[in-house]
Amino acid sequence: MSHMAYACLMAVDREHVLRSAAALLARKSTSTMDEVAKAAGISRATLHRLFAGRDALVRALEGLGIEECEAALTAARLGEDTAPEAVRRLVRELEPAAGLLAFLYTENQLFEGEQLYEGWARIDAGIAALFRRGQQSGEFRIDLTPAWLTEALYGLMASAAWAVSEGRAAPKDFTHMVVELLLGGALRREES
Amino acid sequence: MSHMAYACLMAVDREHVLRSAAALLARKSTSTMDEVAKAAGISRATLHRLFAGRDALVRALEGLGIEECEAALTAARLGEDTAPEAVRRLVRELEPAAGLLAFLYTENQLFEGEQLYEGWARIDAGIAALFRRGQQSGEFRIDLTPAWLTEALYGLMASAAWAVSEGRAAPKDFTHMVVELLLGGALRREES
DNA sequence: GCCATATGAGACATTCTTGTCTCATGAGAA
DNA sequence: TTCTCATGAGACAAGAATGTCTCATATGGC
Repeated sequence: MSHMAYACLMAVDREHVLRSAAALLARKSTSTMDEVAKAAGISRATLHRLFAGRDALVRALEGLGIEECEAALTAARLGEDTAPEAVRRLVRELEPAAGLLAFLYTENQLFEGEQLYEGWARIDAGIAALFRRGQQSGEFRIDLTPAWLTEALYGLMASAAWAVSEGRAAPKDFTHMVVELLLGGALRREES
Repeated sequence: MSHMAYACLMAVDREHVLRSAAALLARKSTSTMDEVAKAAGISRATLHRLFAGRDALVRALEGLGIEECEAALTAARLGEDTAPEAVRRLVRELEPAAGLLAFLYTENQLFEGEQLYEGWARIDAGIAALFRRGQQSGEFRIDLTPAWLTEALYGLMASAAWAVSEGRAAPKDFTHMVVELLLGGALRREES
């Protein structure tokens, strides 16, 4: 087996294991390394060969979350169209990563060692900039700070991901639930 | 020391310890029994005398959360006034318990043994009924289910509690942030 | 067929947390 | 003062999860 083939195989496996771990930990954040391994269909030994330890695994998951968020930000083209439309695209792009995001969002111990803090800061800044743009254009209200709107976006996505995984909501409604509540709120609009 | 005095002292201590534990676990949900004890200013031995074990402590916290929620539901008089006003009162009454709620909300393992499920079900039903009332009166939009609005209320309160405890938002803005986003959303209203 | 190597199975020590125990101490009641 | 009892300090064992190790196996390239 050549070096290239070896590297490629490893990358594929790491990716697959990471996805499985994300799906499992999103449901049960206290899952054991053994459970993570079984969920990925590999042995605990191999899991430890791929990730030095639990910390490394969580860190890798955080890295994956950052990657997916940045990809979503890019794909959503937050600078184009009206701000509400951009928010809708953002949520739609973020939806596949919602479970992972929910896990990372509640894993408050992540910020003890703040290596990857920059990554999240850039993402937060990008989302907050979108809300700020909407405020400056007069589309969004100005009595709620961009920071809080960003936080609320995370919180609603986590709640929606949780509701879907618990069967309390249909997966197809995810984007609608989050976007409509985040943008329009519960109040009925006057037909204008 | 008489039996009455004994019972009274114990009750007070349990309450205080429970509050401390709630405050600590809201910030770091993996805190050790030793850390919980130190945070409450007692020894681990006494903590174990008050609560049989970690499970019992978490169960007691869940019981406290249910109590506070029910008290808040009662105090908020959800059946009176307009639905939006009732929501505002509800959030205001719920605010002191927000940290505890955030902890319980993310402690998904609670529902493995579903002893206290009834308590939460009653609370959820009460809140959902409020949203349903608002929908029937035409104040709330009907394309978002009462169940999702309830879920979103929890999620936003958790996000806000988290943002406040991290210093990303001012405590005094808590109710405003939650209520305004939940009811009105990010979109600017047309002045009518 | 032969060899390299990634994998799985499992043993093992280590660490952390928990739960239980004992004992000395100090505060409060009689 | 004296007694009672809750408390704190600490030792101890049990259990779980982790990290590391070895070895047998099987898969894939030569």
